Amino acid sequence: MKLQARTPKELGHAIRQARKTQSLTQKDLAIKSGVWQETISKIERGVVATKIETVFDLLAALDMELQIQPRTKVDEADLEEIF
Amino acid sequence: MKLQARTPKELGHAIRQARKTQSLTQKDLAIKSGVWQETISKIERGVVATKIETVFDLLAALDMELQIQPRTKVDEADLEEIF
DNA sequence: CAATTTTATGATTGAAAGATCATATGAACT
DNA sequence: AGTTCATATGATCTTTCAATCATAAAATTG
Repeated sequence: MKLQARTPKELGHAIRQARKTQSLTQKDLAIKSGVWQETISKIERGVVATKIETVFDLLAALDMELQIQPRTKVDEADLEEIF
Repeated sequence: MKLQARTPKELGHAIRQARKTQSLTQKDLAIKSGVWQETISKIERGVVATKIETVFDLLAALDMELQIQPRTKVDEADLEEIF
């Protein structure tokens, strides 16, 4: 599973998707990552521009990592809001 | 160019590398991204855990983007500090 | 090596994130 | 429908980041 992110909102969606793929609740992830469930809720919805450390905490708990790469062409379908 | 990052320090290195590849000074990047040169300096050295928005601003100015993916196996060489 | 450019550091200030708790809304199941 | 589990919201407080300016140190170049 590979997910692009260019905005806090997209990042939130990606994190949520990764979490769901692993059948974890926000509470589960909160315990694994040390990040509060309330905070996870906000991050997943993109209502806060979180600190990168928090992102790393979440990704580590999800066994994921960040990769930085050249911008890829944007697919038409991706321009529409997913949620 | 694809660069992994699991910590603020690694992320900083990745950003610095991307910047240098494009022959930009911190000042150049500051102007393009709207992020202060002093802040870029700190981020590249990993001395601050920046906000994700700032990272997105920098990456956008560098025409790069984030990808979230499953953790890859760690290469021995990558365990040593680069700087 | 002197001058210029680039990067780092240090201090202050205002804004914002995360912890924390309490509660509300929503979903899923019996 | 009522209960339980999951997610969202709202408020307060502490901590921390980015802007800002000034300057120092390091690197580059003439």
